[in-house]
Amino acid sequence: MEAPSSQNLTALLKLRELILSGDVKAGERLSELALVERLGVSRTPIRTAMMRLEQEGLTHPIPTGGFAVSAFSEQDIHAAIEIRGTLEGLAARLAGERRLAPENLTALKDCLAALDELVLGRGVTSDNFSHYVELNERFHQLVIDLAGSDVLKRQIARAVSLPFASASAFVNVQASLPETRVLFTVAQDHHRCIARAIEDGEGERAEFLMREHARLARRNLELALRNHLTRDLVPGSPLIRFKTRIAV
Amino acid sequence: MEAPSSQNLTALLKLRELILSGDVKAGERLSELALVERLGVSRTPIRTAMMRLEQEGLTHPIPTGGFAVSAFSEQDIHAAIEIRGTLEGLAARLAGERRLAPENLTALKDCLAALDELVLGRGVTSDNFSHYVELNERFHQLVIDLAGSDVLKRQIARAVSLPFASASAFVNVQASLPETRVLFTVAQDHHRCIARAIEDGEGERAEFLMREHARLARRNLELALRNHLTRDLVPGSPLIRFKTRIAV
DNA sequence: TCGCCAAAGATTGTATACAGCCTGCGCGTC
DNA sequence: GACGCGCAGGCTGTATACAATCTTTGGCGA
Repeated sequence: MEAPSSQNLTALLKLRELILSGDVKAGERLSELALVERLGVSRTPIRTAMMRLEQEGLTHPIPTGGFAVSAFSEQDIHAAIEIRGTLEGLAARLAGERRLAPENLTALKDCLAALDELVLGRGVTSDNFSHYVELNERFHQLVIDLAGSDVLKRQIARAVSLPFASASAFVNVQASLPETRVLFTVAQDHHRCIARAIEDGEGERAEFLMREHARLARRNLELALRNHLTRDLVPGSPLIRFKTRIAV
Repeated sequence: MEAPSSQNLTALLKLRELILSGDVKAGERLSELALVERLGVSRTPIRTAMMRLEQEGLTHPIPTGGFAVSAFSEQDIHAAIEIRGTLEGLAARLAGERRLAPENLTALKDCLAALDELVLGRGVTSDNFSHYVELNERFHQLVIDLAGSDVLKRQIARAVSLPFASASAFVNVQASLPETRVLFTVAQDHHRCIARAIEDGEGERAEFLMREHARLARRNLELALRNHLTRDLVPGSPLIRFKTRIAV
């Protein structure tokens, strides 16, 4: 890890990594003094990082003061995916309703073409995997940008800050399981139709497609959790409490 | 203002008030040292408050360090309203899809009945105005709770933290302008149909209605901004930059 | 033996000191 | 007269000291 420019950033990155890796367990209280030793920065940046992570949803304040690591159920992840689909769907609709000039769509079309070349060519392999993730993220970001609203952009940024909510959260699962590899083709067709709908001013169609597109993540999630070997591929899996306990 | 329990809360409430009242102008940099005198607390709680308000969207970090007060366009407010409608629509749909037991709906029905009595009776006047706001907020909150997802609840809480995004943001406008007073009746019919749709498991209908319900706020907003006398009724109006400058 | 109370330890909330950086003003030189 | 450099002032980032509160443990009494 390269040394970040500020102590604030150091604390944020290290603490987030500590939580996502499961080094501190879900539900555990975060002691400021203990973290001073582990992170190598003073309490002030640590407090800042805790508040930032509260914003991301990874931590939550506890009544007696301080913060604890949050835990998530499978239902929580479903909700997070549905929220992303809904908000990105709104972005797609707004983009479609703006009747954008052709020159505003070139970046989206270029991105689409690059994805086409990758998916329809050799398919997604371990070689070009990270490239696919990059292009996929860019496509989603371009749609959000085309909506032309910073308020919406911020809201979506918050929604996808949960590790299992981002557009590429389950792409690794998708690439690992044979039964889901076909979803790359389906997802790419979604991309194609969404771009076309935005171009043609079909806002509602773009919205519907983007929602359905997000639900691919849900299918990946369910398959991944059903198989104990692929559970660990789910981002932030240490934060997920599986239903092993007896119902109360 | 009663003395809050902690300095953190004092700073948050006072700073928010300072911004919403327009005491510090939109775009202005927030100097920590200057606020120490004005708020009567030390820099630490002030920094905390600035970060909290960044989360709410009222402030934003600036490249050279520190925070500045954010400004909003009319389009930003449109987006904020649309986001609320979309997310509350999602909540209404999820509530409808859960096939809730009758006893889970009694609170919603009670709230609906109370609203009916108020709106269909004497109508909303300056006497019962705050009571209407309270009931309206409660209705929306109950729908959100019925969705049964804390993740969604948090997301909506963030979306409505902007002063002009909450469900009751434009109720005062609605009560002031004669041409919009009829909207109380329309809004209440929305409430009625949404509750019915949730009860009957018509998730999609509930979602559509909730979206349309939020768009009443947009109509109120446009009327309020068109009339210089009612502009000040818009919550957070000091943060709104009107299009008086020449287009760049 | 169990329960309650008290004291000590630890932990967070708050204030403030210190250092590094950016900004702006003034002076000098071209 | 204008442009550039340097110094000073103030600002935020960071660390840490102090105080108040909560928790826990140990001892005493019923």
